[in-house]
Amino acid sequence: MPKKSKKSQAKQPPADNLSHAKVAEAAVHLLDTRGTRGLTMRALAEHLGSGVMSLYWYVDNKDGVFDLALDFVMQYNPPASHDLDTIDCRAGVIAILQDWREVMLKHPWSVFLLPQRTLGPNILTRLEMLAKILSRAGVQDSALNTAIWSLWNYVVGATTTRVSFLIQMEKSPDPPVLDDSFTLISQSGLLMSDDWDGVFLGGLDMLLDGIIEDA
Amino acid sequence: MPKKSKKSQAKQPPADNLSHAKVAEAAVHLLDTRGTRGLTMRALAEHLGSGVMSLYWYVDNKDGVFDLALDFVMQYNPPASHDLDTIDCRAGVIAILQDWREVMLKHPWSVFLLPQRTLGPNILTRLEMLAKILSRAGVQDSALNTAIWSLWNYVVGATTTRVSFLIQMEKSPDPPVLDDSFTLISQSGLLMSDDWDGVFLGGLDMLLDGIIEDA
DNA sequence: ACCTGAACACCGTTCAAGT
DNA sequence: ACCTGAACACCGTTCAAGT
Repeated sequence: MPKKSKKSQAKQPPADNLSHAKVAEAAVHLLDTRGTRGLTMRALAEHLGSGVMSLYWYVDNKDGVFDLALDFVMQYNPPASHDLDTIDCRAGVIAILQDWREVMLKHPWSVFLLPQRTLGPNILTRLEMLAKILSRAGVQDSALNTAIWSLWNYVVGATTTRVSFLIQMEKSPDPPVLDDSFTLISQSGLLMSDDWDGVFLGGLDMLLDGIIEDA
Repeated sequence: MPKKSKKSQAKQPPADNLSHAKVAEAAVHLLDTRGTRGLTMRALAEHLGSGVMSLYWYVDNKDGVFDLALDFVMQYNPPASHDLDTIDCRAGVIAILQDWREVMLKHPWSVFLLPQRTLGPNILTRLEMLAKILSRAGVQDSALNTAIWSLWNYVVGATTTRVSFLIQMEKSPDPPVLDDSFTLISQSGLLMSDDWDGVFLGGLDMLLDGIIEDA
């Protein structure tokens, strides 16, 4: 029989109560497994075993769900501050950006969402960390913002490109056939590039040269 | 009376016949004026004075509309090839990237779409152009792909950030209030940055140093 | 070859209510 | 304070037809 087997003892509070954290986690799960289009309020509610409209207690609208998911995934544990003094600036920056990039590659939807949503606390923490390392390394206050934005742009750009190639390859394994007019880039195999990690680190080195040299 | 005033002379082919170009143009118009969410198949059909399903003759599905719109906006007229010989490599690259960036800033939706769709012919033309200039300036074949992707990543990243700040400012004019824990970035006014063009050109210079120096 | 309306299986969200 | 179902005004797309 479908009824509860337990003897009724008044309203047992449902163990599956909602919370911001639960909504966030469920949203991430759906995004990871079914992509951006797979995240619907109805699917989310079903996954949580709740009514659809219950979600709206924790969130203003669907964009709120995206914000929760994004911040959930961007969780960041800054290194203890006494480590900060001993660490090399260059290595520190690279570590932050690599960790950031890895998070986004693990949750490909996040890189498309990141620039479309407001900056959550976890992202701000990462930026603050960058500021701390750079200024300790002697980057002037006047150059700090430019430096941080350059690094931000770099990670976002590089990871976006990377993810979009992953998606493209998933859809059709071989690169598109190129017209005769594209002799150079078809010769060089631009669209068949595969050393993405190398390109990432190489470009980052160039950028850091420019940033730190001025300090 | 609502009837045609002209005397019926058999089927006058409707002047508003559809075509790929017309669909593309209408889609761009809707995207520009109503944003990504404002582009629906129904709105598009209404704007064109056709039935909704007529669109599907020119396009497989809605993604096809996005592809048309993106390529339409990315139209590119490469400089005549005799100009190519006289032009400075650095100036040439900057000109291409600046034009590209301006196009995207004029159609903010395009920068979010770009990494999500397949590369249309107009974008490929821009990449081929970059390849031509760089290799003429002596960038080795082995370094060419890395150089092009670095530049690509840079424009995409920088423009994405720029556009997302424009949108944010449109929604609420003042930057978000920062917690006490974000002392450095609130001191430096990171989120109130306003010299975007300067940051763009500055970072590009650093990048080009790295690319051309090795040549 | 090109265009169409009706119908289907979805969406996000408002509302008025329940506990 | 927290949760809910019914209903509304939309979506993209399939299908079976029309010219």
